Amino acid sequence: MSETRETPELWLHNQICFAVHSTAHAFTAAYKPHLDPLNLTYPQYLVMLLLWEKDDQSVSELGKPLFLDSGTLTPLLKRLQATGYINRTRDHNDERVMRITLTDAGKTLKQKAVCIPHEMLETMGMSVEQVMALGQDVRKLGQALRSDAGSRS
Amino acid sequence: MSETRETPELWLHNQICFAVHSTAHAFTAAYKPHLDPLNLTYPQYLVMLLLWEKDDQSVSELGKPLFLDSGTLTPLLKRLQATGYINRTRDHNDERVMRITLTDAGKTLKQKAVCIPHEMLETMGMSVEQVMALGQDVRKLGQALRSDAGSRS
DNA sequence: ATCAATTAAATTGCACACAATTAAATTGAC
DNA sequence: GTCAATTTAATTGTGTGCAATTTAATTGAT
Repeated sequence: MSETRETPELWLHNQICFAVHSTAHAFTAAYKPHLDPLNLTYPQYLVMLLLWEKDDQSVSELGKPLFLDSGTLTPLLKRLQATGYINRTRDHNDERVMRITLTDAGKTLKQKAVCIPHEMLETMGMSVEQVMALGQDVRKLGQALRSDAGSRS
Repeated sequence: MSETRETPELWLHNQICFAVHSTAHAFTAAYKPHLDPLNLTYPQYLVMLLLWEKDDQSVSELGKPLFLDSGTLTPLLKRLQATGYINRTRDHNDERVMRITLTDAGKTLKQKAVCIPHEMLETMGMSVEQVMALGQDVRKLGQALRSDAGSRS
């Protein structure tokens, strides 16, 4: 009685959104065996990537490229601090901002992490060119979704 | 000192994984204005899609295509029940399985939901063909990630 | 028929993610 | 200089998502 044969646009597996959603989770699961030995979750790994690119950033500087706010980052950063990879200290010039810096352990960790992207590439079973092209398309889609949301104000 | 110029493979924005991850969140945010009026979250919407395709499914039947287990689904389904869209009743033949069925309100809701995919397509700013092609590539990537995880046992 | 696997959900504990509110510091208009 | 906006994090509350354990029901080997 509640058939969907007449509304194929509602089929779960037709929806690109679900493809992106479930592939994101598959990525997190695929990263897990690589990140567990480093005592990092995937979101924590993303923060570490940013700090390895540029040490000493504020919470909002880290949040901007990740599209995350302090509600998510504050507890995550406290866990990274507890693990011993980062320091959290107030900026002396502006006591509002929290400066995030790498500890020695956090800097050393980078050496163990450099091989992960290559290992993940093998897991994906794609060439570098294919990955770059697909990544570009997915990024463009993400930008379209975010810019449209902004146009609604 | 902690420069990453020599390790571009660690740049956040080179990583397809982050593109997929952040686009998934952008999707959830873009769906929100469409789903709020229906009193649904995005994961709840996915469950409703499955039930609109085929009413009367067990928790594990719903979980298989979504890659979710009872740990996630049980509380989610209880919320859908509290909202009044589904019934949760034990199977009479096998008291272990919980049968999920649509209420009248849940069936009626489908009419309000059919327009969402089309509205989202406009938000994405892509043709149907482009969306289908990209969806196919992303799905294939997700399958590769999951099958490799399975080969590790 | 009985009891050890097996199966299906539920539960518990931890870690995001986001909206909304709060708190503290800074800036700026006057 | 003072006080109202603004800015930066932190906090609170809700909702996933997943691993690991628990509970209850069923199956199967004997």
